[in-house]
Amino acid sequence: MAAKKQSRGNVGELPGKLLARSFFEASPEHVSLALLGKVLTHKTKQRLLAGRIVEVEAYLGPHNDPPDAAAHSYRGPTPRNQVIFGPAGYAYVYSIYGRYFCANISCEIEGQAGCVLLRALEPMLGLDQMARNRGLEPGAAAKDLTSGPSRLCQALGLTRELHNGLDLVDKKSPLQVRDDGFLAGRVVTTARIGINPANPALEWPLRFALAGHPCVSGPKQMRG
DNA sequence: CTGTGGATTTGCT
DNA sequence: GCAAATCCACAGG
Repeated sequence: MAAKKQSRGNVGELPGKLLARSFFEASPEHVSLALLGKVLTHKTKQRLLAGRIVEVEAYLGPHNDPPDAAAHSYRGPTPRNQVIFGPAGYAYVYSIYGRYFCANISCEIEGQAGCVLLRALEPMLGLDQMARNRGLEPGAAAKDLTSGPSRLCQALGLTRELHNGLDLVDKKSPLQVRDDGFLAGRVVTTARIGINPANPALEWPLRFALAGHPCVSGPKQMRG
């Protein structure tokens, strides 16, 4: 075993195993819970960036009763949100407030909308690059890198132009969701963050996070 | 064609 | 705690 060229920041091995599309062919709530503890990987030419999913939110399609007025799919398919209405396991990345991006994963089956918003990760691989992407010093705190839906996009370098519509369960995809065997512990369920106060879905319990995890965003966790 | 507001983050008070 | 930053999808005329 002649030492193979040893990885020098080599982009070789992705952690764990790729998820199957069937993993995402379920309700957004179900997929949200199942996603906690899974690993989001972004493989670029130079670097492998990875983080464990520690906080998500479910957004329901308009076929639900009552419909989810907080979801982008609420008013039916548009050029922007068409990915949500497509098959499961695809990335829906959109821009917000002109400066930021948010990343989602489509659920359910083709023709039926539903998605999961990724709200926070625990950085695992490529922390130095994440800090650079965020404009922070190397060694920045984990929670400053990927705690928040737009922060994690910035840390991983995700944009609408490059990543919207990518198939996350294709083994050739630069962006994947993988299972490294981590078992999620206690899960905290709360209302979703940033919902318009006038929205009837304001208090729906569709936000899920690993209890007590330091990288979870938003209000302090309730004692569960 | 134009007006409006958003699944946010940051910096200043 | 609050408001600025700053783009574009979408709805209405």
